[in-house]
Amino acid sequence: MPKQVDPDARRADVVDALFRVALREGLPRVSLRTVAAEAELNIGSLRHYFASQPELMRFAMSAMLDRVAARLMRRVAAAAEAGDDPEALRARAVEMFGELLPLDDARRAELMIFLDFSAAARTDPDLADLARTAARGARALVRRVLGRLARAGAIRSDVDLDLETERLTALLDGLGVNAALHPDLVDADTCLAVVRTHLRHLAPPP
Amino acid sequence: MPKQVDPDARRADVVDALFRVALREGLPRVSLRTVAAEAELNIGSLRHYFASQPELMRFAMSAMLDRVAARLMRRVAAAAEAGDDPEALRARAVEMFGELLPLDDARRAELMIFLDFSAAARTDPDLADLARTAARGARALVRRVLGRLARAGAIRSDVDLDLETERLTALLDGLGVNAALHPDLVDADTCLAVVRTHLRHLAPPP
DNA sequence: CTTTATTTATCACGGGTGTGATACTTCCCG
DNA sequence: CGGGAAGTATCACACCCGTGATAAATAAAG
Repeated sequence: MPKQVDPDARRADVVDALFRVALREGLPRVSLRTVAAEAELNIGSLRHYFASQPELMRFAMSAMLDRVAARLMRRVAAAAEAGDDPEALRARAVEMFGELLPLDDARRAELMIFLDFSAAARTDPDLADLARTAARGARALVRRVLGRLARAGAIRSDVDLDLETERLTALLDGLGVNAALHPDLVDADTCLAVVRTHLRHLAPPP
Repeated sequence: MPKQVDPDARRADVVDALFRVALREGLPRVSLRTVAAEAELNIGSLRHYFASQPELMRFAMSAMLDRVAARLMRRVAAAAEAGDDPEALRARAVEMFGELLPLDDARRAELMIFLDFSAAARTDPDLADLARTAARGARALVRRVLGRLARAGAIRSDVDLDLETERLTALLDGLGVNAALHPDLVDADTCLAVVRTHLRHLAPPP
């Protein structure tokens, strides 16, 4: 009985259109009408896939976090095959954290949208739990990487890993925000240099 | 001929009302009407002090940055009287950076509003230069404090001060955003502990 | 008191928003 | 072929927005 349309693909298209509008004009300018126009869809069609505007917003934020998580999981899988050489492990860690930094236009766009949604989630109860889960997830990842580095002897043994998790998480968040919002002040190379320097400072003395 | 009203005080009241609305409901909910209602003013009165909505927004963001800058300048003046003892200097530095962290409700509110305006400035040309100036100012301050610490021998001599400026700036920004948005994950004591740990890691070996 | 400029207060307009309701079209299945 | 679900397309409504225009109230100055 149904028409031959893949609803999931449609929803993904709509979310992509929403991201383009949010990136270009900011999240406050995102509305059913602007997104429908960007997706070259009729508002009625859009509303057939998203019952309400809050539902669309939540779906979009969730989709964005899922994409980041998927990228990170791929890196985690790749890093699992790495050995225990401290130097190689540190390089893997830099690659991992690089997924959270605006090293190219795609990640820069993602970070800007993440920033907009984070700000919106502060006052939008529908998005609060997503922001909280994302924050906890970032900490868990950083903690996991630091733990692995510590076990391989790539980190001094006299540091508090919980505190270092907080410090590195803050560093990555701040670096991402700064480099995304002010690419003329912080470029991609500087981002990587900062992360490498941080990990080197955590290394045990020779 | 005029009525006895201090225009500057009125503008400050309006800006305070705007901050309250932005803090409670988010910057997108800020409008001439909501701010006027919060300030218990008529829209006509509000428009007598701010010709347009963009002008109000810019004035408010500028006022917020000025307040932070004034607080920091007070700390700078106080720190100028400090001696050259590395330990005391580090304590002064922590106090200084603490002004940028959500250590109490007032600073937490300020940080949330700063975050909202930063996000808005990304797509609002009227606010872009303010955000840029703020970012450069933060770097300049961090650089200045690090320079003073280095001259007093409170920092290892084998570090790149420019890179360390970027690293510490990112750390402070990220810590501020994280603690402001997720106070249940990062409390005030953790903030200070992170900053102290960072400065200690920069100290020269005994 | 009259003048005059500041301040306060309303109104109306065009435009954007989310949403409920309602048709119309398309196309698979029985 | 006909029934009916899935998808597309419009309308209308109430609400909020910024702003231009205009009027009324206030109080100091002449």
